[in-house]
Amino acid sequence: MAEVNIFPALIAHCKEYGYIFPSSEIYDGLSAVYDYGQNGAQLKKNIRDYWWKSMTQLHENIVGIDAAIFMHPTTWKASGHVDSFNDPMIDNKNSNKRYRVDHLIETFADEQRATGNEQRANEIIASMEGFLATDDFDGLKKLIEENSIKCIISGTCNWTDIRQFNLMFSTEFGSSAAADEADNIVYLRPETAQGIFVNFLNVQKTGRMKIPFGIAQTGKAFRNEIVARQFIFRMREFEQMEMQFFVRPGTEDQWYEFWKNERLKWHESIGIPAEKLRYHDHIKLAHYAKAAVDIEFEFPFGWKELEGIHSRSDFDLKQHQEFSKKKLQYFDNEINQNYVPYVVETSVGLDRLVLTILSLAYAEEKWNKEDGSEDSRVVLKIPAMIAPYKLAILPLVKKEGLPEIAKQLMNECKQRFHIFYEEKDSIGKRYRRMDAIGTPFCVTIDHQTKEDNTVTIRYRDTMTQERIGLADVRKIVAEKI
RNA sequence: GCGGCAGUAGCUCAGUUGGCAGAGCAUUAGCUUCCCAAGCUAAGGGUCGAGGGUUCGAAUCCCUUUUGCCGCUCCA
Repeated sequence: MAEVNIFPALIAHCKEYGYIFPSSEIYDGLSAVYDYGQNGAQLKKNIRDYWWKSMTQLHENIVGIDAAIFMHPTTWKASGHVDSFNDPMIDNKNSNKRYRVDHLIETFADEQRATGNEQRANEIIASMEGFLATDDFDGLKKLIEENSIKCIISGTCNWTDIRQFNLMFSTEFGSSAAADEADNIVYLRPETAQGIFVNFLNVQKTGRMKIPFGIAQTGKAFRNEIVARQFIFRMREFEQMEMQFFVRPGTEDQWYEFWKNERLKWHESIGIPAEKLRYHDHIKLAHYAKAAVDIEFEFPFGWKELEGIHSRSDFDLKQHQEFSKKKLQYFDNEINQNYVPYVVETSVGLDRLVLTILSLAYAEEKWNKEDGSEDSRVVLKIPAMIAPYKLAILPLVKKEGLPEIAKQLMNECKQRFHIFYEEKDSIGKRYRRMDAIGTPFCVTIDHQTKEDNTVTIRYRDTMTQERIGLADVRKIVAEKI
């Protein structure tokens, strides 16, 4: 791998050309939060639209919804998010190993038992449970220190303070004074999936949906990551594009395989080369999963998850059924049975997809000009289908009637696609600017246009140009996107 | 979270022993006319990441903090 890592250059390029900025940068930014600029927002929207269309418009048994970010707090008890991720943790400063506090103390108590100190072990466990019940972290730490509980790896008692890592952001709901009461706490959703599960019945009934069917959704989710890094790869606020596919129990494996294939093909259809994609099966499964696979992409910093496909069984609907006391079932006429459907989930990170497209598109090119001198450019070879601007219209000079023709062409085309108009600076300089933001086509109006109504179209990826009719511009560009 | 490195104009950077904050490119306005950037003229742009300290005086020395990158660690 002698390849130079282009990642830092890509990050700088994204900022310089209006793709991605650090959030609230004038105040020094906010860790792992980013804003999309004028070009990034358009690229992201184009990818989202393409996904939405592929999922809903092209599948008659999949519909799309848009659930709220706020959800009833019980949602997260049912989903397992509240209980599973509230454990107090402690780090050993020498080994940097992190432990769940209760596991650490229990292990120590077991050792005591093994050496005959039954009574001491019981005392320790009793005090631990007391502290845990009251969230007394100081007491827990004191307990660890008093018993000289050591890290297995480093063998030291050099511990950090005890911290609770809750991956969910919480906030107060409503404006009442009793903001600290547990009843008023709501979470920003850590995943969009639950918004689909809680609407399962609403959609199935109002849409008269027949199994198998899917519900798709795009939207923001929030996770208070302990370490969030690698540019927009892992952010605290991010956007998911998810589809939950509800199937008859017993058919989940075949649908899991179906969506596994389908989603890989989709990534290839958006312009990701097959050799940059691979499956990665989960060995350690999440609490809800029956089977899980990641579609990974080879980012500049290595193979990382782009999309997850999970066979979630009936876990989620059953949980919500239990907590809500509402039947979340489906009557299947074909087999005359009532059941809780099984779920196959496809969940892709939109921001990761943006990063994927940008890291594939970014290229620094060098070549020799005819006179032998060196020339270079930085280009974003974003697939035309999702590029922020499709076409630049450039009058060769800004007088002699050329801008007028150019503006007329722009008016003809702007209903159809996003156009960049520019009359300043030399034509070469304008081509370079369009390369840098990834505009796939440039049309130049010159003096010949006035004589024979033809223009030059210049292609971003090859830098070649050809002469086409002024009247054909709209049709030709539309065909290529 | 731990460790290493870094932050000066939009970008790339210079800034001597602690002594008036600079250059090139970019931007804006004009000129030039040129189908693959870097011709001419002028202008705008800075709390030197932030806060505190030492000092007659701090971009420069000290402390704290924040943000980013890299390596560990974590990631239902």
